[in-house]
Amino acid sequence: MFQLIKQDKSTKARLGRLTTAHGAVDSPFFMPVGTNGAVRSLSAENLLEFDTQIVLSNTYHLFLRPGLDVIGAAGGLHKFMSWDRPILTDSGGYQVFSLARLRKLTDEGVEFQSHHDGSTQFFTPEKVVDTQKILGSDIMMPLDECAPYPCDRSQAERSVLRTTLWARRSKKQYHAVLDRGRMQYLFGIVQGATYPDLRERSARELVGLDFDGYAIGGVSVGEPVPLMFETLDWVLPLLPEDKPRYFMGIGLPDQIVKAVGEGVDMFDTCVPTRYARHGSAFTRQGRVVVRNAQYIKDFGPLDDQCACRVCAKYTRSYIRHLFNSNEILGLKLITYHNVFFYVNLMKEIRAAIQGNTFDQFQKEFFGAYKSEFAAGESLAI
RNA sequence: GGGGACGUGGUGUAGUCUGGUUAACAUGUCAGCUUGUCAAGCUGAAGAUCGCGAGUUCAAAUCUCGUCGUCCCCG
Repeated sequence: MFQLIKQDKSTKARLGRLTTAHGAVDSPFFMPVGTNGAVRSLSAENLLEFDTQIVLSNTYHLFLRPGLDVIGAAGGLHKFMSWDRPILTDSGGYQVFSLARLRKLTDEGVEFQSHHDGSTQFFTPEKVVDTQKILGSDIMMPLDECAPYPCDRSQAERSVLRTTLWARRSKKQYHAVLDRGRMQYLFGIVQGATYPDLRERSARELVGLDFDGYAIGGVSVGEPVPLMFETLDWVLPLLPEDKPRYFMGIGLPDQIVKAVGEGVDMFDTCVPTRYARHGSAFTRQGRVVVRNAQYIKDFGPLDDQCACRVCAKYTRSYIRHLFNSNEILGLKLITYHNVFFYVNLMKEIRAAIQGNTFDQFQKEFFGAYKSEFAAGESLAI
């Protein structure tokens, strides 16, 4: 269950605790993305070193490889990946939208071609719930239809209708197959593209179905950042206060700090890991592209305010060299730092909310952090 | 001493025979992109007076002569 521990007085930030079969998670929290059952280049021990509370994995990818027979035989995803803390699995709705070659999307489900071998696959809401039951994830996400950007109104409306239909079927299947006494949560995913009334409709319909938490999906699909935040204004007021809110796929560090202040509890994004592999480290001053030539002889740490193991030991110069030489250690070191940065940022956010200083925390953060957006898209409040 | 092959961005090559726009490709370098994952991707930029000199020609990386350099073979 989710327990709302504290509501910040000067912002809409919330402090909470989500209790799962694999332990409790303090919110607001960030879930490092481990699509294939691994946060790229990091071991479970690495993640525990800085007290990562929960990771995200992916139904679609794991279903295709290694397959349910393997993970089932392993005793579930936790055992398979040697991770005994909570796991949220995404449904694959986003992958059908972004990755697989779509062949047919109907109310029944989605037929698509595997991006591995081209084989034809068919996903239904029921099958996605069944799959996640076998994976044993602590939080399951239902199959949804992620609308693109831009998206005309009729298409956005269709995706809302279908997402609600699928949510209802997911919920039904969930109750039909759920083991007694085994705690697995099922969330609803709000769609509606950039149409306020469709977002509102989606939120109301899903709340009516009573999920364990609510995600705002169909965001960060190419829309301007201010529009992405407007979606929160439309949706969050309609969600029950005693359920966690999950901003799917978000975001850059300053976006997370802002969204927490709007009342979001959960985040995930591949940004810290992917940006790391492409040579970028996050710091409290903003993003540092360590790969760049200006760091050739920079013998300071990635982030001089960081307490991580990498910053204690390795220099920008060395990491740049590793990166430049295509040494896998370079990716690993930046990834470690970046995930630490995100996890630690959330820890500081929670401490600030706890200490009634979150509004001050936001001001200081935005004051120091060089935003990646144009002036017109400033996140400062 | 004689004979032969080759000199084109940092590196490796294509183009030369059959002269014709701003000399191409790979890699490297430099930078940008990245938001419910695409490590080994995507986009862009810089970088060569085609070893040097002369000649032929409307026009030379390309043909001719000379010269320098590297490598190979023979003595």
